[in-house]
Amino acid sequence: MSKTLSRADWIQHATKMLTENGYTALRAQPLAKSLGVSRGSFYWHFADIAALEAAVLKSWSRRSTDIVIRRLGQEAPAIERLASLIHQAFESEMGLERAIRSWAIASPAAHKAVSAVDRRRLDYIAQLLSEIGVADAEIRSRALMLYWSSLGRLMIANSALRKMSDAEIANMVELITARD
Amino acid sequence: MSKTLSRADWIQHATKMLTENGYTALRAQPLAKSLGVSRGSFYWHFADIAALEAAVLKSWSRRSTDIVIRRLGQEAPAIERLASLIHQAFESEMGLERAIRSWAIASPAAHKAVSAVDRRRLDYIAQLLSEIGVADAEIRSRALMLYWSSLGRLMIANSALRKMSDAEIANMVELITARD
DNA sequence: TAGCCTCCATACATATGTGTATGGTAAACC
DNA sequence: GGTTTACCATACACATATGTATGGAGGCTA
Repeated sequence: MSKTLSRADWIQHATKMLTENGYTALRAQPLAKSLGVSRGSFYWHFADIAALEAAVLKSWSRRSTDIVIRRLGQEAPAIERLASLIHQAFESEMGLERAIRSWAIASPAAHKAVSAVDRRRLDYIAQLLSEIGVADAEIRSRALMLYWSSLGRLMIANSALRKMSDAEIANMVELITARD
Repeated sequence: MSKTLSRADWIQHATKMLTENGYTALRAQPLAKSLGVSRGSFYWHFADIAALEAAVLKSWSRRSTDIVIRRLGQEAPAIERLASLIHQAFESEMGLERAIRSWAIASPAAHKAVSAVDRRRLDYIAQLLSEIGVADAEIRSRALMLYWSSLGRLMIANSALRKMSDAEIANMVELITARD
């Protein structure tokens, strides 16, 4: 624990509060209070609240595309990478993504960031399906359905409707990756 | 145009503002201003803001389950009702639902309402699949996938990834309703 | 026409947020 | 050891929200 706060500390804490309490938590006064400092610290690290918001979005954008995709590796067969991706999407909770997507409804900046992430992820899924050998005419609709499903599961309110067994997930992978 | 505002007028306008600007628009001062009246009107119709929120949620809950389901009719074959439901879900914009689902991330009251709606809709989808003749063991996973997809499409930020052609929708109906 | 009821305006007390200006403290630097 | 630099507190001016208390205009009612 360092004695003073860094800009990264502020971003990390803001992200945590965003995850737990939604985007209305991204305000200088409450954040400073929960960090045990005054707003003087906030306004030293950030010009205004929009700057903090931009920093949080930038941080999330990086972690939710490049790094996730890189973690899958390039060596594994495409079908294994897709299965891993589906597993990752359908098993994790992803509270931060939920909060940011909720935020994107009301904030143009958040909407823009999420939109770019959507684009990048879908392109990657389509690329995997192509490598697997799914017919070109079917790639888009299957990629959309897979990605929509993962988002819908993420955003569903009733948590009982969020659970899917391993067998059901396997079934879904089968369906999405079927060739003829 | 009546001279004075009714409680229903307030609920309707609050719903419109919620749709257009997200749940942070549900506040007495901005709503009164956009209605051209003072907050005195608001506090005559509602005890507090929580009362307005509850009224908006109740109004949405009714319109988004009972009425939608009733509109599909009971006479049509189940497979036609499902196709109609899918079409409805995948073609409409549903800005209000998007805003309310965003709201549910931060508000326990909204979360509860949305959760109940989720439950009711999924039960209805499962019932339709059962009537169609889908095997019991497959009903839950297919109903989940269909409902997740509709939600994901609803909540996706990139509008280019929200479009699906009639042929693709037909393909999806086929997939979901396949027997064996 | 007198009175009541509905709907709304105004004013008050209070809370909580923003951004800026200014000063203080502790560590790093030279 | 004095000066700079990084980080933070405090105070100010302002904006915007809530909820309540009170009064007023206009239509219904008796």
